Amino acid sequence: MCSGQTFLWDLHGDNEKYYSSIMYSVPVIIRQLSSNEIYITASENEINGLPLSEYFYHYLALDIDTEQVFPEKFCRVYPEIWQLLGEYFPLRILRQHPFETMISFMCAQGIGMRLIRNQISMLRQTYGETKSISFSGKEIIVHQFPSPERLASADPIALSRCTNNNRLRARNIILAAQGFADGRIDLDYLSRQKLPLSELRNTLCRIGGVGYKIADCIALFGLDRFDAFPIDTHVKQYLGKWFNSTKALRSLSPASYLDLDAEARTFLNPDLAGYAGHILFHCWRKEIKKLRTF
DNA sequence: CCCCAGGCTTTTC
DNA sequence: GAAAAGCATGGG
Repeated sequence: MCSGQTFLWDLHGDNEKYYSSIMYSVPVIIRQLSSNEIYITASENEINGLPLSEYFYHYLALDIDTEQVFPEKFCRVYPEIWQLLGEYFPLRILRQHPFETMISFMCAQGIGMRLIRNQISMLRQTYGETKSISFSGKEIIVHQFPSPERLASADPIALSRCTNNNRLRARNIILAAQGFADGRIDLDYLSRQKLPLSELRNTLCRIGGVGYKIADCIALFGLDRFDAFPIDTHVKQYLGKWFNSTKALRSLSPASYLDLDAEARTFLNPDLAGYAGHILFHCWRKEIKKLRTF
């Protein structure tokens, strides 16, 4: 919940599973009570100016019926995939904070998800404010995601310790944070513009360390754009194996990225291609690649 | 030792 | 222009 971009509802609702995080400076604990109930504890009545129920309805994207994400004929055209997707429909894409989303995905380049989460966790612990949450009679310490101002003033060498020792990544994160802090990069404004996807993507790509894939991730997870369809190594693989895309056999380049993006929209609902793609992504990772990380 | 992981930047043809 | 090398580390 802290650094992941998804939340898979536990269909069995078996245990004391809970997540703690800080959202817009408010410490929060989300606990799943059953297969269709969650319990939310927060230290404030409002988050980002919204009542808790309203905030989390939006945060968990409960306005999206995930079974309606795919085109109606998808289940007939791809029955074997539809079968596999069965238990992945409770998957929620979270509408996360734009800055946190941007920095998090800038850490996700050609390395494993565990390493990516380690980086984000170190960023929180090194540069984020700590807060405590009272839960079941005990205090839980949670590290807030660092502010743009804090990262903007960080030392590149020191910060690179949080970015897998990659100094170029550390420098790009600091520059992006500076842009955010002084207003040159205004993702909230960009989101309100409701630009065509290609235009939004090109704008995001002006940020150093952000290419097509990460731009699409920022749009999908942080800018309320469920039409954005990030293509990473896993997506490329399932496009080839599941949808017989010959374009997916080529290595990913800017040109082939755009080709694959256009092709995917022919069998996915273009307005929700990213949401559908994310369900496919996790199904592919777990069912086919047997990866456990979620 | 190899290749692969939620890729992007720089260099080289 | 497009392709290849460099970045960095952990795991199979």
